[in-house]
Amino acid sequence: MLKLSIENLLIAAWKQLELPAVAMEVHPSERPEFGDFSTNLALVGARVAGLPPRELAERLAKKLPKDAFSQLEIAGPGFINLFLHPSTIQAALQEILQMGDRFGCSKRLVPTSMQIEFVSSNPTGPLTVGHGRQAVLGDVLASLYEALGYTVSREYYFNDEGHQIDLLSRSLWARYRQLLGDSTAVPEEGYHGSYLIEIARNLKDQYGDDFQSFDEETALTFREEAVSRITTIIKDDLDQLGIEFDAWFSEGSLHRNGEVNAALESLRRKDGIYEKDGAVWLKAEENGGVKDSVLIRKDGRPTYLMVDIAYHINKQRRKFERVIDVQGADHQVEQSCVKAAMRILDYPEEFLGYAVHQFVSIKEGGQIARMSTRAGRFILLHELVNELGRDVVRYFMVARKPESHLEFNMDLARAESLDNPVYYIQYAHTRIASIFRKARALAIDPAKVDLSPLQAKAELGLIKRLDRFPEVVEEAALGFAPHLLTDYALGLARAFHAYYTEHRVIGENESLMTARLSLLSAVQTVFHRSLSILGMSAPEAM
RNA sequence: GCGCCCGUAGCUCAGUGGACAGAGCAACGGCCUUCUAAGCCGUCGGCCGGAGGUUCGAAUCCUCCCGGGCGUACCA
Repeated sequence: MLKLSIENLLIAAWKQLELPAVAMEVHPSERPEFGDFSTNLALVGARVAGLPPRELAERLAKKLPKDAFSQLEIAGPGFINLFLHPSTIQAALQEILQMGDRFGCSKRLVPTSMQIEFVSSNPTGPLTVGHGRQAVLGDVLASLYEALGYTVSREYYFNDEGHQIDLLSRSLWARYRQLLGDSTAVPEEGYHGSYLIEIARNLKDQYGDDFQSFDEETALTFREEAVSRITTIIKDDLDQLGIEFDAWFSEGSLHRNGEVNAALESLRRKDGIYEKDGAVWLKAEENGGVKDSVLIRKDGRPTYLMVDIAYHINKQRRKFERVIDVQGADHQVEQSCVKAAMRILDYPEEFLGYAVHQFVSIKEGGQIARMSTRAGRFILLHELVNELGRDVVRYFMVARKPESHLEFNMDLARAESLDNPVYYIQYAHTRIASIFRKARALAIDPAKVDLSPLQAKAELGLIKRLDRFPEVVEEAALGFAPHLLTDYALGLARAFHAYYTEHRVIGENESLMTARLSLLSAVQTVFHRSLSILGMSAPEAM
């Protein structure tokens, strides 16, 4: 990577001045007259050097190897603008060509074994567009870390027992009785969505009028039917988005295996709990949490938080070195409490990270729709995907930074469906594929081509853009910010389309043509990698 | 009240300490005998919510205020 090697040159020069280290930045120049890269090293280092920035820049410049840059300028308040030799940039392309599909791996991270938990919606209804954001966000984060070389397990945590599931069972039974002509009402707090009617119809067809009262046996039968049918629906919803989990983890198993009690004992041994008002509380506040919270209710039942802590202990026992939970912004208190528990248990601070995202609202006919699974008011994820397609939905779900509220404008999504960034990016890939179809007979080996004919500004610019890809992947992963990748892909598409219009490939003299084919091969690789991480298709033709 | 997030072009949003603030869409004007026009080129459009402060330098950091969202459960 060009940036890395420039940083190293600057650090080496800085060391020769025998000054304490400072945090500097090297970034691609925003304007051509500022060269290829710029650094603020002389600006941030002026204080420790006790020199005016421009004078420090002069001294630094003398310490840099003479042949490293074609030109070096000190500009403005003390920026050092660096101009690269075309051969340096061409060498970066050579490196990309040699990496091929492995391009994007991190050079400075030490990849480990990681788990990403997301969606984790209880099996009480189909996924809504709100879950969709989390589903895509989690899946793309996982792919980003995989691209960096991590081993990632995608996990879905679900609860198939307890109060909400009882309500679900009772709601289903009410729908069943309604089909048989009764006026049994769905509980006020129950689940009102129409999907339960479908499931009830099946039960009616299978059992007729066998379940007349909601006794224990009925409750169990209806619960199992509801959970298994809805779990299938959820898996189908995810499948439609191209998301597959490595593990489905049952909350109930934590109770059955005694892990909840064991977790409580671990906290007790670390002096992390106390009793008050007949309940057991977590000492969250003194461990960085928002506020102390109940772990064991006065009736002896553990709270969701208690079980959640047990779950995280379980994750740690499974030897994941790093765990990321993708969650909505409404779990802030819960998150801080779990983190507090991790501190009490002396887990490393970086063990658990929360990727928090804000909510999705749907704007349709000028109206903003708020969603509630229980009330049966929501737009279903699969409706959205049916209408717009997997690629479009996935793109829009991660194209915003997670901490921004996502307004999904249905009217706009439909109207723009033929003119949106998704096709713009895919079309770039298609155009390259088309050139390669025409050039197939030439059968070049991109890794052995002489790249020196690549001298045009647009070509060197494209290479510099490609060269940034690993850095973008790394930033997007570490910052839980997949939108950096959609932004990058869009920018690369723009640069490519402009290049495509201005320059030709087929028909140029052989050395130029093969050099350009090599460049396009690298561009195609990066589009392919980007789209693959985003879980979008890279069409050969459109 | 308190905590977290958001407020940037007509709309949806990037940019979170650096040199004249960016993109997509919308609007307007050009470009198809040559590798796919789902494209390209150009124009229009902004006191970066407001007021103070820190800094050589602030959309970015700090304080206060205004507006919107989400929390603030012995719910999950």
